[in-house]
Amino acid sequence: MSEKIRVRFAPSPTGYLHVGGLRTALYNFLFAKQNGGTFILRIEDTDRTRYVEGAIENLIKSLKWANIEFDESPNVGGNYGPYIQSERLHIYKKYVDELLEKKFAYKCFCSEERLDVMRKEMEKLKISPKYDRKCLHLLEEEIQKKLNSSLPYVVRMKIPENTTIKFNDIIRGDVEFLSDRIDEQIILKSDGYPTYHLANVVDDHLMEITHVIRGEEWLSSVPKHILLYQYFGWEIPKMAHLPLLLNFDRSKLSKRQGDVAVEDYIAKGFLKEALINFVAFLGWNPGDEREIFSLDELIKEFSLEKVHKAGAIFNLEKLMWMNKQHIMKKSDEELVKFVSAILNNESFSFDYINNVVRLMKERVNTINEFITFSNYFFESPKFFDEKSKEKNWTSQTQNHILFLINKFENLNNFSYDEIETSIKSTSNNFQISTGKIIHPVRLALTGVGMGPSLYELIEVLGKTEVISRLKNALKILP
RNA sequence: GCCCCCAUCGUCUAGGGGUUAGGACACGAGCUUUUCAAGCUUGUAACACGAGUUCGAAUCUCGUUGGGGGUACCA
Repeated sequence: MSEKIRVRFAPSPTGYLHVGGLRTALYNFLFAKQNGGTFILRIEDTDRTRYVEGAIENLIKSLKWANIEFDESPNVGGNYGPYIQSERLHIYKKYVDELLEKKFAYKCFCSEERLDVMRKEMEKLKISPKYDRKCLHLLEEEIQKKLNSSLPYVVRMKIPENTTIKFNDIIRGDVEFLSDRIDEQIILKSDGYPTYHLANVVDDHLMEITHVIRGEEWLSSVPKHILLYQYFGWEIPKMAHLPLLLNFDRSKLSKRQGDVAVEDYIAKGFLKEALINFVAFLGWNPGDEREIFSLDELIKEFSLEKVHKAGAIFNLEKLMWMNKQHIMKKSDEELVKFVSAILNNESFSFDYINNVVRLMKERVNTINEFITFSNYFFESPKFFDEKSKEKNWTSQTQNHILFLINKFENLNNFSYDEIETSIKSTSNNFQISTGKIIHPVRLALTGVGMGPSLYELIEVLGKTEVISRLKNALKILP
């Protein structure tokens, strides 16, 4: 392969980055980086009715969060710009004229009302709705007359009759369509904007895109694109159509059934390493049994040929597990930064948060859980878990804890060994198992029945706080 | 409706003519343990169906069924 690989991620700016979009971008990125190619961002904003303010910035921000950066984009520029389609209107105009000239396209003056009626009738007759070519047969003077009275028009591409259009998809192999089923699609709208089909073909050619890697929802429009390439006499890029990401009910992944925006997962405390790793494995795997991959490892091992054909359900539980794996791999220092950022409370020192991280690292699934799961590190318990209370808090507990408080108060050095000794001597004193002390003390200190090693927990909370919490619990618990 | 794509445990998947059909998540059991995790051991669980090709089919072919996508002056 001597040619320089150029791929693009071409989202439309509809508000946020969808996790499916993240995967498409990722696969493009991995493929480019692996082959020393160029990765391009192109914004497909030819539908003015769907434009959302700030969407482009948002998109780039989410991608940047994931360490997916572009070699060419509206932001960084490049030699093939502009990278926003609404700024390329003059270019599309030129190519539409060329098609018109070559009679590969024609003007259509039909109203939307007429098209609606036509489609409904075709549906009734159970044939696939297709433009009926009314305007193809317009005479030159009729066209002029309509133009003169400034009737709005669109431009449609011509589709040859009875032709088989074949292509080879890297993931799906040979695919073929019969031209008779293909609609003479609009390529230039009456507002002067191109439709996707024209714009993506023109841009992919002009930007010298070598591989088009995108979602499977585009597969059925490929024949139109192929025809356009042929009309222009351009080389057709290689194509790879990715399997879709699915909801639990196997429909296309959508907002309704959970979070789909990358920013939702960021907000929930997922690590970029985990989201990337997870999303990469939805439809691809290295062929052996390794599962935890960094971005660099993915770049090394990814291959389009190994991409699975069937759609994949976005399984949150596995993402959770994967997130935990990546959390456990991270250094405490790095995790402290994340936790500090969301805790946003300067009364807790770096060292203190570091202790929380050290104790909770193996017990949380997300960054947010460092705070929600172990909020007792940051505030004294307001509620006491009923189950644990029933199970562990007996009529004798008050005495035990009173005894322990006294032990603690006499401690000069409030560290692990001394704490352990205090608790053990308490249980010895009352001739009971250590667990009979540990569990109620945990409940009194944290309000819950689970968590890290109690001795370490006590050490981290500190003498003053521990004694105050124990005393407070004695007031509340019977 | 029509066109296209797809089909291995509940989920993500490996396996592409001869395998005890492998792994991971989830779930169950056990070990460890002050709880929860983590870790280790282990269990339950799948080739959608029907024909054909073949000595032999999860694997190749066809059909059926099921699912998904497309069918716009949306991308």
